[in-house]
Amino acid sequence: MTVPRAKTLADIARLAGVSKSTASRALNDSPLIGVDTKDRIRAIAAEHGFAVNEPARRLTTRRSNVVGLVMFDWGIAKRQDIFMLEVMGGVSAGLHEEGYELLILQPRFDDRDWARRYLETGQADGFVFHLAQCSPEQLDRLEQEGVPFAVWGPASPRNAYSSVSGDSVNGGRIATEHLLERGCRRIAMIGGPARAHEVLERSGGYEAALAAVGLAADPQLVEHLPWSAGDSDAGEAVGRLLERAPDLDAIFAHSDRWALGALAELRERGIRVPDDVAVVGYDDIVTAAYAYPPLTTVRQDGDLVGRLLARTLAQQLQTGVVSAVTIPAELVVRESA
Amino acid sequence: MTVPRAKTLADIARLAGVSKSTASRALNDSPLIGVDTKDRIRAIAAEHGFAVNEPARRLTTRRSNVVGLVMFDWGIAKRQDIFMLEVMGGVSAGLHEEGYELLILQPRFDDRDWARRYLETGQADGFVFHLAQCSPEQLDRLEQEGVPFAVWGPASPRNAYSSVSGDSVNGGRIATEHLLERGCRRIAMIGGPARAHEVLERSGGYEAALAAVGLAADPQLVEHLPWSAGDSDAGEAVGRLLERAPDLDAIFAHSDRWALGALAELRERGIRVPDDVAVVGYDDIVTAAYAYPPLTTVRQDGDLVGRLLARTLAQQLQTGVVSAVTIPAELVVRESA
DNA sequence: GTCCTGTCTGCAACCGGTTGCAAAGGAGGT
DNA sequence: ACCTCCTTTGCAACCGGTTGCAGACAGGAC
Repeated sequence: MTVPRAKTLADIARLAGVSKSTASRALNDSPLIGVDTKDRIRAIAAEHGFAVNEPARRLTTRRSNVVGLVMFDWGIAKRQDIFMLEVMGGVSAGLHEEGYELLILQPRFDDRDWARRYLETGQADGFVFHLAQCSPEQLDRLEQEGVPFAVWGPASPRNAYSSVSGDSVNGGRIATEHLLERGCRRIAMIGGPARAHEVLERSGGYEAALAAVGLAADPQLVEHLPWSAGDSDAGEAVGRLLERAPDLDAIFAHSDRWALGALAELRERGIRVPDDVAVVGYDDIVTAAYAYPPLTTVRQDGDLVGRLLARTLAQQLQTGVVSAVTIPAELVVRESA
Repeated sequence: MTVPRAKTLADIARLAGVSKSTASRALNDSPLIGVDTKDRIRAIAAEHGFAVNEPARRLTTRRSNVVGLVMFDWGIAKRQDIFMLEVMGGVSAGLHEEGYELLILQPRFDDRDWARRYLETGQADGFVFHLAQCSPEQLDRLEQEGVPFAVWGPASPRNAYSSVSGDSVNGGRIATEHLLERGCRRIAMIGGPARAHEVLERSGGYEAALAAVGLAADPQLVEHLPWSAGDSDAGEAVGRLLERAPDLDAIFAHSDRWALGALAELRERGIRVPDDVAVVGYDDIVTAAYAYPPLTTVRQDGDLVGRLLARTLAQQLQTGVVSAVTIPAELVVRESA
């Protein structure tokens, strides 16, 4: 025969012969309750498999303990972005550790009010997303409304949100150093938008590595693309680079997709990789390992990113402290360079 | 000057000069309220940007309008399962259309009680997950407790849950037919666990296609692996097949990972694909398109799967009707076959 | 014995909605 | 004019927790 299940706090209180308030305080570990009473009540609650009713708790405390992971136009699935998937796993694990639940949001692109709505309706306390997926207007609005959130991407200049970012300076540096070590000397770069924060950093690392061996960066060897550019755009960029600098012997692409596009373009032109031109990508998306030849790339630990996002956001929600942390970049050497 | 924001239903009621109950009914489109009053109240609510407090609503209605997507040991991220990612996007979109929110759950592997807890604490009304990721014991328990859920996978024999499954018979058939059309006659199969439902269906399609051209299935040409097997296990399976049937001219693998493993093994043995041996996979994971050579495979529409899961679960929650639907399989021809 | 103090517990209000039931108001029938 | 009936509205209870405040009780100091 199984123990009858107590559904409400009142049931527990009755069983323990105390009042609702005492029961509530005992379960919430309030210092107002004596240890013995506390233990007794808890034992009873455990025995009867009691679990608090979340809506009721949320109604009174005015906190939901839920964080929304924002998918602007479900970019992660459309772009089949394995890295963000990994991040998501980390966010989920990290949030559960911190005692939060994870809600998936897909605001319609014309919805300017989603954050306020989720906050005011008590469905979420804060948000996490990929900064690159968020439009500048949206970002401004979130900052102005004082919405609490944490992003994967460059830190907030106004300190308005928490952030976890990759060490792009170092990422650019190690990619370039590796190519230099292979003996490459005319290293081209297919970079993201010239003024983007990460791009500046990666370029900085690239130039620093070149300078360290006495080489100057040659503007002829650099192409910039918008993040939205695809493989074929990268292929065209390779064409332009080869035209300007037929002697290039390596390409450092700021994204694996572009690196894959470059690989295809080079293959088409009969240029051997890595013998004639070595290629390094960035991100280590799954496809990288299965490319032909398998892609050497700069990898960041997505799971770690997610956990850090969870932790910093939890901290921000509880203490109001926003933080910016940076995670290391690591070179994964395969066969393309 | 901006309109002051009305936070609670009582505010709206006061502004409209009616009672809370009338306001509530108007916003919920109750037939008890006259159209004119209804319109007036709604206009006021819209003007003041009113949104109901979800915890309060959930507390009284005892429904959360939240569905939990269950990630057993976060399989999707670990296995970098792009297909499930796509499904997830579809689930999210579909649920939002149906008026539900999506919560991500990661029950600890030793947690036998997660479903009851989420239901009883009013955090979710039902669940969605990948059947293959769920242990048989867990499944039994869920069925017995009468938990409402929908899965991607074979239908419930006891009709205890809703399901969306792929048309595996047809999938097996079209893969085999394609190989036959290419002229292959000794078609090997690397299948999933011999007694799994989908595996039986795919094998059925495979045999039917062979029979249609007057060929009998040769047991020597068949290997079975557990779903947990990886690329290298598939490579070994290829070895065994080649030993038993050196004349095989095609391989139909029940998963793209295995097909990729086969590709690697064949390359290593100096066997050309598709000239010597053609290879067809199953699932069309992203990596398939980037493999060398790009993999011909059987694809299912993950987004559609997700939307159907959302729809059937919503229906089940609202009407109690469980349904089983099947989606078509489609051959994606690339270069490996 | 009285008073004070500090520890523990209970009362009751409140969070913001929903809903059963009673009643108000107007239309129509006789 | 009166009664009935139907449509529309309001009252008040309830959902299941949390928390400010008052009070009970025990122990120690005088």
